[in-house]
Amino acid sequence: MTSSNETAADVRRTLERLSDDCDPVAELEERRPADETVATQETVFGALANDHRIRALEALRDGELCACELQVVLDAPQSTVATHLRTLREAGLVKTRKKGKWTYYRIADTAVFELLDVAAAVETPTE
Amino acid sequence: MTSSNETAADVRRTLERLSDDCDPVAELEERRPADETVATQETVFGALANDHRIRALEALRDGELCACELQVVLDAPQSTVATHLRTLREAGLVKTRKKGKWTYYRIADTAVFELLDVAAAVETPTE
DNA sequence: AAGTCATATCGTATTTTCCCAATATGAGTG
DNA sequence: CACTCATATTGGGAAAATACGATATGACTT
Repeated sequence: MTSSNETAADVRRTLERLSDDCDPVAELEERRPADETVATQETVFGALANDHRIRALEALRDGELCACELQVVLDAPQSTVATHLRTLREAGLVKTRKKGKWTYYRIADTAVFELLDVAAAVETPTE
Repeated sequence: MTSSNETAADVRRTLERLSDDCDPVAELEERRPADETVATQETVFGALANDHRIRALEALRDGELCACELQVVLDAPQSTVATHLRTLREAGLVKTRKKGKWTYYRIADTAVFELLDVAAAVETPTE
């Protein structure tokens, strides 16, 4: 039997036993971000982590479009597109404006462009 | 029977019928990004769209850590942590260095910090 | 008020991701 | 070379995300 799947708490105890001088675990704990911040980041990245939603945002670079137009861009059924747009809105990435029967979508924050551009420039390993 | 779930191709035909002057659908098609770019973005955002992986990256802000230390930070079983770290590496967000039995992880590109910071600043709707 | 149109939501089947015990690998050590 | 230690991979069940037809909503039109 190995100890390969010990919990983090076990590892922590081991590290504490082995440390001679100051406590290295305390340092690691300092590196932990606030839960609320992580939740926001997770929501935002989750909303961005989809083919259709990325394409929708890219289409909105030049200005607002109604759901009907986005349906053409994404080339997907109406209910599918509507669901994706809701995800984007709930993440705070797009805002909507209603005019009669139409709902116009626009980018909520230029931060979205920054996120899209920076991600596009990341060098993903070729494998 | 309504036409509510018509395909994008149907919508396109409707739009084409209704357009008097120049073709608006052609404009929409111009807004489409390259498949390869979208794939990269999707991979990067997918890797970022997880609680544990965000925390791992935040912990690496101050410098490299070995997998064992990241296990303490994430407070999760060894195999779980190893899997998350692989996801980050395959997305090009972290790089590794081996020294004896240890594997040290570090941020691959400062773009990662930019992504984390910009995402953290997005105003997610309170609901 | 009946009909049509644009959009939103619901229900559910399918797909993907996540978790983690078990196991494998591979480097150091006695 | 047997053993330990750090890490990686695998397998498969649980949980979450996605797709999309059916249906609901709400605005305009006649």
